[in-house]
Amino acid sequence: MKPVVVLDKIMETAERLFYEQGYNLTGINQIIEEANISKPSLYNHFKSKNDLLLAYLDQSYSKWFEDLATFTADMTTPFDRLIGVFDYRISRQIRTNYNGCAFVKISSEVSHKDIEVFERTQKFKNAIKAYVVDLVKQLNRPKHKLLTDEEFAENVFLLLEGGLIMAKIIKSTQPLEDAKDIVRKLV
Amino acid sequence: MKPVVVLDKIMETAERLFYEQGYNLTGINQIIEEANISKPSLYNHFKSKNDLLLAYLDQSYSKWFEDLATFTADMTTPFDRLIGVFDYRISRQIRTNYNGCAFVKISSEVSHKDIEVFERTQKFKNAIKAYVVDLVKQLNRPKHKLLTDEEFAENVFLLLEGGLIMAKIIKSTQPLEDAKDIVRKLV
DNA sequence: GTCTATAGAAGGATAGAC
DNA sequence: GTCTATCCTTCTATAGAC
Repeated sequence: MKPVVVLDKIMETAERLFYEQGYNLTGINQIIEEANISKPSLYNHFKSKNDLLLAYLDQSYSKWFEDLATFTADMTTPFDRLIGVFDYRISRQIRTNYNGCAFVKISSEVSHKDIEVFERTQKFKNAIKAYVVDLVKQLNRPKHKLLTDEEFAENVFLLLEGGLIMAKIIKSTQPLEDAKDIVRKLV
Repeated sequence: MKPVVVLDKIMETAERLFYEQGYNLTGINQIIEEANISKPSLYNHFKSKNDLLLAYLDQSYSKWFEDLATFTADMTTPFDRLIGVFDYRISRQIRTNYNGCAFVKISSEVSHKDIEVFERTQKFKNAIKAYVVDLVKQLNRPKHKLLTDEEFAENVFLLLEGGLIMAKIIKSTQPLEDAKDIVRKLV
């Protein structure tokens, strides 16, 4: 069981440091020190620092949707679940002291030619958008609205992304709260 | 005149490399090499790499609004100028191969405790939002609309930010084009 | 104010013992 | 599979000559 524990310690520490400090500002030396393991132990599980980064992103993807499911478990109507995504992000930003989206952060840290990172970021954002599109369909909005379902869903999604970025920048939930109010009025 | 030329070479090279490669992935050595100057020359103008970063951000702020003014010089109505901001961002993203916002990039690269960087990012985003708010006021929108002027302006601004982030991630102008269509329908 | 040369620290990654 | 010890590169920054 010890190898599993070592791997868990690596992943826990890498997740925390990569997200809080950033990928490039986190050295291998700090990871092994805070995880209380040796350097060759890390390279036994991951062939490079970049390999560890990809594992971190894959884990972040899974945990994000798992935590969303837990957060919105009590919400029954499509509308409540749509607003729930905003509240989910608000709760996360408060907890992480407005550190923003892990995938956006990494995408700003690596070369734009790093295809593996961008594919994972695209997959993550596409999944969030698909989640929003699906909820909007279930809303059964009247046909006479200014925006079609597709346009409304796109607006909601971009409010989620723009609101998150601005929450990080001004260190406040206000942009996400404003976004939520706009969604309530436009639905 | 030679000192000025040296300073210009530093700023040009730093701007290009910081934006294209990222701040942390750009070393002092690469900057002086591509600027064709020596290391002490750089440290004569800037006391540290972080000092150069702040000068880069201040220059980016000025140039962004100067270029916006040029880009929208022919646009007369408030509505055209509002849509013009989207087209301005679209043109910039095409030109930079979808590298996103320079301030958002840097904010993801430095510690969240780097107050000087975050203050400049806040100032930049606040100025864009103020620009949008001002244009929306000039629109003279009917009072019976779903969204107040304040809410509509916030929606437009968050569409600009969300659209830009997504344009960078999926390497396409589509999110910004979609955002523009939504603005046209909601105005 | 610009240069050559170098200091001193930290980066990622590996050899070889156990 | 984990460890100690070490390799080589790159990093930011500076000393001292001109």
